Amino acid sequence: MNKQTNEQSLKDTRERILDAAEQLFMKYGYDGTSMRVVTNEAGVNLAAANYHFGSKESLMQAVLRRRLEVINQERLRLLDEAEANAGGKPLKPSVIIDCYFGTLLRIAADQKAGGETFLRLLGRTFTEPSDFIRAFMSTEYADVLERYKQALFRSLPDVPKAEIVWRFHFMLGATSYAIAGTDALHLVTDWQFDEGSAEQDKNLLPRLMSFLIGGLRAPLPQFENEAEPTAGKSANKDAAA
Amino acid sequence: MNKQTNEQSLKDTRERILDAAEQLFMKYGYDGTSMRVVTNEAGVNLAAANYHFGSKESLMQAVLRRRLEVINQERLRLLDEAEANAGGKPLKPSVIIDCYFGTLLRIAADQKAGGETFLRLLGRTFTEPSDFIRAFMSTEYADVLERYKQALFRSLPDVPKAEIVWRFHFMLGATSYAIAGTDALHLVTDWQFDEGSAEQDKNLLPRLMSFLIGGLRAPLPQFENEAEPTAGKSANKDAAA
DNA sequence: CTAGAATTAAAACGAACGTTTGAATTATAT
DNA sequence: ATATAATTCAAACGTTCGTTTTAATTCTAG
Repeated sequence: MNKQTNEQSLKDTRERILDAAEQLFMKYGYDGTSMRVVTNEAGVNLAAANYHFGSKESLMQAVLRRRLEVINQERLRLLDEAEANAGGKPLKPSVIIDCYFGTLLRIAADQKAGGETFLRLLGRTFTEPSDFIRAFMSTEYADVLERYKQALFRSLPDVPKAEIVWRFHFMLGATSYAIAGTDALHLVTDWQFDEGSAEQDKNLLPRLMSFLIGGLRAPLPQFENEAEPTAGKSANKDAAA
Repeated sequence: MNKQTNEQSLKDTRERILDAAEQLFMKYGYDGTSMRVVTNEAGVNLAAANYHFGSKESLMQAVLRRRLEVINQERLRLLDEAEANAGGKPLKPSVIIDCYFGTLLRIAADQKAGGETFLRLLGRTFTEPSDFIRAFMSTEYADVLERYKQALFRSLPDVPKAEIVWRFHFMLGATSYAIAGTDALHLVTDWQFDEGSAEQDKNLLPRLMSFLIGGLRAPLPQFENEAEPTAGKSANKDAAA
């Protein structure tokens, strides 16, 4: 066998494990997936998983990191580009939202293999019970989230920062659900799409984007306990403007 | 011991198991929680769980059913009441949303024990990997979801039903996240609330409600592939009106 | 070609899992 | 009080889990 075959078979083992793990973690969750079914699905020996990744936890992190790196790099690149084009002026909220959530959905649509699978895995990852997963996500997302938060703060200077953070959180939730579950959608509708699942994915981004921006720019809430001068209404106007 | 003690100790075993299971399922998920830690936490014998509930799956269903029954009954009651007061006219979207999502958060805030815990468990349940859990939720929610869908259809006659269903799905996601994770929120902010967690819960409902209604009534998306006559803009106006 | 490193393979490790068993205990009712 | 049912208990069932071990095999380099 030539040199290429050697390198390829080495890379194949790692990547076959990653691909199988990605699919199975998506379908059955971290706790619901055993190393044995991963290696069986990948067609490799059981010990190969621990040899290449060290542990099940590290395998999960490798699965997540492989895709998150390109997604978050693209997110930072697009935000840099948008801010450069804006020339010092604050970005429109819709542009920021599109850079963040649009990148996620577009990359998932582009990647032929594993893209949609990873998208659904990612949706579940935020609510995974295991501490180490959430801790990993937290560090993996730290810088890109900080950049986007600051961009939103500049974009909506009259909206309290706490409100922006909450609404960003709500947007994450809506997006996670949107991508995590065609299954979860069946809770809401039993009617089947005429155009098939391809239609769903193609129209999901504009649908979701409209919803997110509508939520982000909604009038500010009125809290029961707070005094309510007329200034409150002007804050509403700023947020909705 | 008197008769009350007997009945009480019987009920205590079942309810102590339910309470412990609720907490542990919330913290560690279904697969991450063993019958042994449940019964240890409840202070009962291991076999008592299988004696009273038959299996781990049935225990999970009992945990969910105990709270969902009162929440969904209240949801139907409030919708009946609102529709009776409206006298045949369609309800405002904000009223429907408040009956559905507001009930959830208010009940959770009222119940002294387990309310908030169950809320966070529920948030995770929609993305649980186990098939039987999602199947159970589907049947448990079937009628109340149908009622609310029809109410929204009547409330927004000019918005395509597919759009309403999708946006209801987005709203479920945003709400799930909002309640499932203070942890997930730490992904977005590292700043601590001055008023403590009580402040979070108290203001969560108005915050979330503003976001949801803003998203529900956002302008309709424009799909790339569809022809775009001026009628498209009027549909937007209807949705935003 | 050959020594050494990298990878794969089969087998086993102890621990934890959901569930069941059968006896001991407690409550209920005549 | 006594028989019957309901519940609790300690112990064990067989299975699966993540990981490790040790030997065989394959690749790499001098």
